[in-house]
Amino acid sequence: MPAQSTRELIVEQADALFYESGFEATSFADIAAAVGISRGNFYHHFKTKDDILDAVIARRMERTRAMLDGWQAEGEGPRERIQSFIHMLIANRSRIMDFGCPVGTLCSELAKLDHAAQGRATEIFGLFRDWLAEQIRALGAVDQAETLALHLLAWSQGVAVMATAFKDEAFIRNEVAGIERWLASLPDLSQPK
Amino acid sequence: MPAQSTRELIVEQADALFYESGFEATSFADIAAAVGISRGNFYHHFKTKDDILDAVIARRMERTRAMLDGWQAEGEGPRERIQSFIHMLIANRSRIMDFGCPVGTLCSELAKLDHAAQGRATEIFGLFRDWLAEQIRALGAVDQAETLALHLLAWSQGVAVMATAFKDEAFIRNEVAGIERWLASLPDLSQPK
DNA sequence: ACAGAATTAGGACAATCGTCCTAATTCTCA
DNA sequence: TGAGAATTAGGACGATTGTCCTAATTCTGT
Repeated sequence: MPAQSTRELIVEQADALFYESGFEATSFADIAAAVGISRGNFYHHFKTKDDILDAVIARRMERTRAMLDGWQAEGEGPRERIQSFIHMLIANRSRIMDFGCPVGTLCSELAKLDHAAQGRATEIFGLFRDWLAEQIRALGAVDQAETLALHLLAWSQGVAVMATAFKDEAFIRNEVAGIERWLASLPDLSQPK
Repeated sequence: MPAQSTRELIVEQADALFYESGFEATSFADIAAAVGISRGNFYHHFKTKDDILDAVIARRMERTRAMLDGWQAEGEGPRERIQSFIHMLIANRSRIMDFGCPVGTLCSELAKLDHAAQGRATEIFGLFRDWLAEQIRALGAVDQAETLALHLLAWSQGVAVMATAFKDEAFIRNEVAGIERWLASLPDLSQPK
């Protein structure tokens, strides 16, 4: 297999550090130490810190797309696919309690920094919104699809924020159960084959 | 009326800056410029930046307590009091779309910084949780009070995060309408006088 | 009015920030 | 194998960071 390029290593480590420490609090020196290269070497791969941020956001976009495509290809129905989305809260509960949601916390930080990449970060949310809306549309709720998708997204974000604040795993499980009941209560209006 | 002390001015401006730019991204110089004093003068009032953060959190605790007490004293029922809480999302929608929720974003940032004040910041959420639980208990839902309070808190946090990301006022109004329907659906099991 | 306390301004301090340059090394491929 | 490109390490750069000191000023109470 081909070895990971230095550039990919930088983006990978920066991604993790931006998530765990925040964009502003992560320095070039931190990333260099994580990758194991010298600080000066950075400039050859990325001109500015904002360039790294752009690459990190692009990476997250790609990986999010791949994840959503994966769920799409598993062959089950829209209800099961939405379940995959909800289950992220359980699967990633430990890191969520430590660092929150990677997307939500990045968007919030960039908003405060009034950063130019804010819109690009929000596009990751856009991927989830559109994918969820597609699943809900497949359930037959065509006109409400986007509204319900945003609602589900907001709910999961709220769970992430509160889980980070209170470090309460039982709360996460409680809310996930609530989301699942909500999902089950959505009527399937789609035409049977 | 007594003039505001320099110390109070510092805390007030730091509070606003921490909200609008984040704790990490706000420097002593920023606060000094906002207050209109010299940088060196800071040391007389606060030894470290963390001391300012502590004072800001204490200020937010006080003001939150005062706000909740105010709602409590307005003499209406628990349902109307919870309405006051929900209405914050509408009243502060402009600043929420710009900077998110002051409590949620601070807790998330401090979690990433692994900051010692994290627990103190979470206590502000605790004030809301306990107050909301008290209102829900007054509706007669005694055993579910804390769970429902956390759910409502999480819901509002989710709305704040998504509103900041998408800058969508219609979304806020939609979700607030949803929260109000949810509130209306809570049965009043309390004993009539 | 005056001594002592409180408050202030200005700047020094080492450390770190993001950025950028240069020279050495490694890689690529004709 | 050897020329040219790609990549690297190391450090310089000015600006800014949080922290801290000192000397001047303002305030306070008698």
